Amino acid sequence: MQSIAYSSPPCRMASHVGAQEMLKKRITLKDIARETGVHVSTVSRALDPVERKNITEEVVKRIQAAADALGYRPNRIAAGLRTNRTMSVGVMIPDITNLIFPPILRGIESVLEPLGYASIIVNTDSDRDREARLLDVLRDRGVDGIIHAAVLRSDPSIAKAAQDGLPVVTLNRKVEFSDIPYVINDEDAGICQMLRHLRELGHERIAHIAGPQDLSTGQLRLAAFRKAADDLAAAIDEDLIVTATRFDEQEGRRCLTALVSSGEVFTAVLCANDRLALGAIEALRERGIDCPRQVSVTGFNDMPLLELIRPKLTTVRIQQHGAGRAAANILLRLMNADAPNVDIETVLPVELVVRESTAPVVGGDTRQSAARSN
Amino acid sequence: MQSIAYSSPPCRMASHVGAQEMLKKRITLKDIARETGVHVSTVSRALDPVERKNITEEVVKRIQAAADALGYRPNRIAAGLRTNRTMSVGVMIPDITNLIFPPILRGIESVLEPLGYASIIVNTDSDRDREARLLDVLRDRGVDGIIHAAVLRSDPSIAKAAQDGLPVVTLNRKVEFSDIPYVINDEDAGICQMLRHLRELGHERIAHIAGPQDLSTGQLRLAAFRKAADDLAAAIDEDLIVTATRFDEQEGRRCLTALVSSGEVFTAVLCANDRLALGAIEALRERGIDCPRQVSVTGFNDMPLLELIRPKLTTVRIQQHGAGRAAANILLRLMNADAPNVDIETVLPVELVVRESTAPVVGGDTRQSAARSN
DNA sequence: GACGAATAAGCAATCGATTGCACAATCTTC
DNA sequence: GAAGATTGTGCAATCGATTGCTTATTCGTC
Repeated sequence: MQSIAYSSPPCRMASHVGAQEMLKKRITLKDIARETGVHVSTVSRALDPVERKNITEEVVKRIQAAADALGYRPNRIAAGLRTNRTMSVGVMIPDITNLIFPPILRGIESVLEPLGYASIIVNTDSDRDREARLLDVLRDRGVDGIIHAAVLRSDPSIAKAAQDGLPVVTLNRKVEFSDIPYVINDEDAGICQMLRHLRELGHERIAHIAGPQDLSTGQLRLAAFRKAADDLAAAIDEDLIVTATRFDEQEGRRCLTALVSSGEVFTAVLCANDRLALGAIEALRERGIDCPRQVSVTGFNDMPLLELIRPKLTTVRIQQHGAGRAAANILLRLMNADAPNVDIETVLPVELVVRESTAPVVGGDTRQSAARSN
Repeated sequence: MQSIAYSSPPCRMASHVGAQEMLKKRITLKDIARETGVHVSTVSRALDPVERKNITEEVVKRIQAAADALGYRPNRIAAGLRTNRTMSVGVMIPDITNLIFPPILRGIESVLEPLGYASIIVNTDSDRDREARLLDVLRDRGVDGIIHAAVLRSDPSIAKAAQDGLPVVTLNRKVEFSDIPYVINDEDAGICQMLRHLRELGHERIAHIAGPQDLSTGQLRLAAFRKAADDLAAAIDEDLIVTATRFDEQEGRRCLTALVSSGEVFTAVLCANDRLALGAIEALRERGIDCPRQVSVTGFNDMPLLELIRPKLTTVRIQQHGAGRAAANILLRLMNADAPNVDIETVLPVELVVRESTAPVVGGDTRQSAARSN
């Protein structure tokens, strides 16, 4: 079924011959040693900024010159075998097509890449078996550490890896009952600020579309919602809490629909992330309910491109790039083991972003609610 | 300025001690050999599906059992050093946060990962120096091949790599005057279908916001626009062609603004990609010009999430996942050198997606055009 | 039952860089 | 000017797996 058009004339064929024989042989330390008449160990030392100081400056210069002339490039594979450090890290995420991950990856890269680390990125698709398999793949490749942005609350495979001494940091989520350092956002503060915002707009009956409870974000945000309601002395109607099974638009629609058909009255929906919120807004629209005029909806994450979608979503901005950077920095400390101890917990501050999807309750009259207008 | 809250009690510190000493020593072939009383070379062969047939079945079974029992995992670094194949490929893209790349990466992964390849992804930021540097990084790491989705039309560094025998495929773009196989979309057909669509809606004066001319997509699409206009016997007003310097919303706005202030009359804008189109629509809106009622705007690529943005953009859908797959398959052929020759060119079919950003010309009266209404 | 072929397993070199240790040359210091 | 300290370089083992070659064993055949 895959229709591929080949429109090249026959004369334009790739002339790549069997790669291996064609591959120009690499310049090695041995070549430089031969060229300069010293031993390869001397060459190795001369080229190592740390060891260099033990070598006569003149020799270093000669070796450096020869290396440049020959176009020497160190073979990291060989070095890695000897030193057991590959200068690469594994990054596990659920799915790169999820908008919040690319900025995180750039954040990670921004600290690791300048130091010479390469990242091997894998998508777990939130599948336990796949995750375990990919973790093995990463370990086989000898990564020096792992940043894991896809852990489940209980995650034996990564816990075991950490136990074995592999440096691991988790991002956005955390593994319960473990020593694994993690970087998360201040879910409590975000949810609390958002709830306060809605209350200030006059909303009394606020629904919550919670995220999956097997992910720490989903669980933390629900707990935060309960706690915030308590702090703000707002009553919580348990019937106004619906739990999604995934963090996506489709589940947002489903949950909103469930809320509406429950017959409960509500004037605002606080969603556990942006995608749930977008789905909820769509579902509202399909029912002829206007957001924000009739029902306010809020998200969480402030994912990219939100500005382009109407109504512009009121949400909680988390530090995406910053989270990546923070996780990378912690991983560095773990890998270099220079700092004997690393804080288990890093909580990044969040920020309320008020846009167009929230509005004051109309006349404070909750009878204009979603459930009624349906 | 980076405010990080550390809220962990002092007792909860990571107990990761210096990673290296703690790291459980790996099980190696030698361990299995000792355990089973055979030579390591025999173990190696027994574990290699190809060589296995040269070993007594009983011995294979014993070795296999010991390997499983000890939890043996092959060290790819060591193997890579010997075989000069790392089972990893480099993937170069301009920027992972650009929405069209994640699906491409998943496409690549979908064919490479099951075969045991890992991908090292790097972002060039379309910077020549950075690109050259990252290319070296990839080569240092001994990648078996490279998929390059960020080449410039003239790109000496990657050309040299290919010359040296490194398998390379370019994606979305192509390097001119080279033997490097490439996978592109059928830009010609896409632009032509889109232009026909606009003409069928009655549009006569159609502007084009062209992409950067140093990228093959920008250049090909502009050429395709000219050619399509010719084929459709549509007049082209060169003043209605504006060239963007980057493929982003900001440039889309700038170009649209330039068009409007040129005083030229137009009823439709065919943009070289979605992001330019989104920017153009925004700029129109700011001027109080309605899309599609007053001016139709079209995109190219059909990037993810377009469905969520109003008006829903009429665009040309390119195969993102499919392009990744195609490039990966070509790279495989190159790397294995089993097929002596590989087609230089692969053109993937595209598809017109008509949504809401295009509409018939109102009464065919071009005086309702953008320039006038401003 | 003997000889050549086929099969199974071991031996050892190799990939390229790193690094502890040995040795040689130079420099202190009294 | 000799003993000891210091410094610069070479030697060789090492990381773990792969693989060409050799050796040992079994088999088949006449």
